[in-house]
Amino acid sequence: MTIVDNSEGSPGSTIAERVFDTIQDAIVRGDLAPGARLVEPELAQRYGVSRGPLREALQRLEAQRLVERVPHAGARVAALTFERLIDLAQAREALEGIACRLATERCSDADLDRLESLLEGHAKREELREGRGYFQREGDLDFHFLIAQASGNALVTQLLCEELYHLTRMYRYKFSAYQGRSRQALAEHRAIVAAMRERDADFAELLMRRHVAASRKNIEIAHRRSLASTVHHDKRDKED
Amino acid sequence: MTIVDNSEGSPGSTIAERVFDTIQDAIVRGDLAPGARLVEPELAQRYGVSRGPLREALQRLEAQRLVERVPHAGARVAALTFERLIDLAQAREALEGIACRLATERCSDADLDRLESLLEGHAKREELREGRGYFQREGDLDFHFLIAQASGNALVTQLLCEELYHLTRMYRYKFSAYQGRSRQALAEHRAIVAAMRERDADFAELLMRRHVAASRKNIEIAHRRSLASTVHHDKRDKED
DNA sequence: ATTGCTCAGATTGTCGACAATACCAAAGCT
DNA sequence: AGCTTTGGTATTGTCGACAATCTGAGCAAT
Repeated sequence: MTIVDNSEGSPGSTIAERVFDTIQDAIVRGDLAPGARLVEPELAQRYGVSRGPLREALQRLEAQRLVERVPHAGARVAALTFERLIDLAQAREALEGIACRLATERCSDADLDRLESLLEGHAKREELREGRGYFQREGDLDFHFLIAQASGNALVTQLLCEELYHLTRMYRYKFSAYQGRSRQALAEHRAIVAAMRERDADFAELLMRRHVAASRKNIEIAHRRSLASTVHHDKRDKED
Repeated sequence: MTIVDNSEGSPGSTIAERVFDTIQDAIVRGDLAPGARLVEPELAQRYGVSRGPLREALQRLEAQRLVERVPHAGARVAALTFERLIDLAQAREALEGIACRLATERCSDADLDRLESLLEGHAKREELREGRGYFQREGDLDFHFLIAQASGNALVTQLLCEELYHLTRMYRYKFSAYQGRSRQALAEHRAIVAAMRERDADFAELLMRRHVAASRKNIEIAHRRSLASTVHHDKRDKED
């Protein structure tokens, strides 16, 4: 009986907000599996709330693309597909590119210091973990979304940090196998900050786009390999 | 007593969808003024629905950024500010740029034919109206969002066509004074399609970005001019 | 005169019950 | 046997009432 408790972690002033945070976390962590059916009375009981706030939470999750709803048919946790992952990467490429450009033009020197110290921390932990990359697990996202916030563009920030952030995290959890370029990524991050230091907005945007694109291509290659190994792979569209 | 009628215009199967469409239109057209308070019982009565579906509609409008809600304080029609308009233009620059790139790589020749015939129509109407630009009023958006749909990227399409589209329309209605480059815009549209014809994705993206950026700069210049004329302009933050 | 408090009114958030719809299984027909 | 139909059941959509919260006017105290 996992009652949604207010004891820290969900500072929302309304029940709908708290259950939204709770379910969001459950989805991202895989506690609620992709494709799983979300039955309102069941969830309402599980989290100890009424159907009203629960529906509001589901609707917000739909806006975040973590949940898919069809009228009169119900809601499911968003399915994770390769195509969608690529779509997400392409959208991020564009948005993070412009964010990086704007941040380069507008952010303070203090912001740049913060970015560099963040990368220092990453580098240290990277040395410890040796090779087997730790840091793209979560820390990597800190870098990207710090830049988004430095862009000074509230819309771009919201799109990246509120709408696409958790979706990205969700894919990270599931497709973690795809990732083995932590050292490379760190180098790219450093190059980006260097360009920002020089206030070269064009170059900073270019580097950020190439960085995100490289990550995407890495995924594409890994996916092609996995396709080649399982020549005929049965589709399992049903959930159970 | 403007009951939300189902007689065409709102094919949604649920009341929440219909009242969502209705209010969305009212906001975009300026029928509900920017900044106006949205009181739930009042709106519910006006549109002849209960507060339940109405709240759902408001929540969706919030996701579209047409409405701002704060807990326990209520909802208002989003305020139109110059800063937000610039933010929107920058986000569109990035997203439409990538959409144009992807469309160039992936769309069929038939899609290109469709784009060209759309521009033909624009050109004809442009000749008729002579100078005083008609077509950026609504037709211009058709071009942009046709390209978004041709991108083959569902996420980018959704971001542009569902989340930012109506916001863009809303600003068009209000800030229409800013626009006087219809002929120029048509020429830029043609150049974009030409680049797509040649399947030059890099160039197509570049042209699209410059096109959106030019529109943004046009707005910025007009805004600066209007600032200069009214040297001291009292802020009116209150609604009444 | 201004500041802070109290209390009423209005508005939003939440709940439980009812209505409408869709899904599924069993029966009937070709 | 396979397909269509039909009913029951489960689930979603909608409603009206109640509770929690905020806002503003009026009054009191400094």
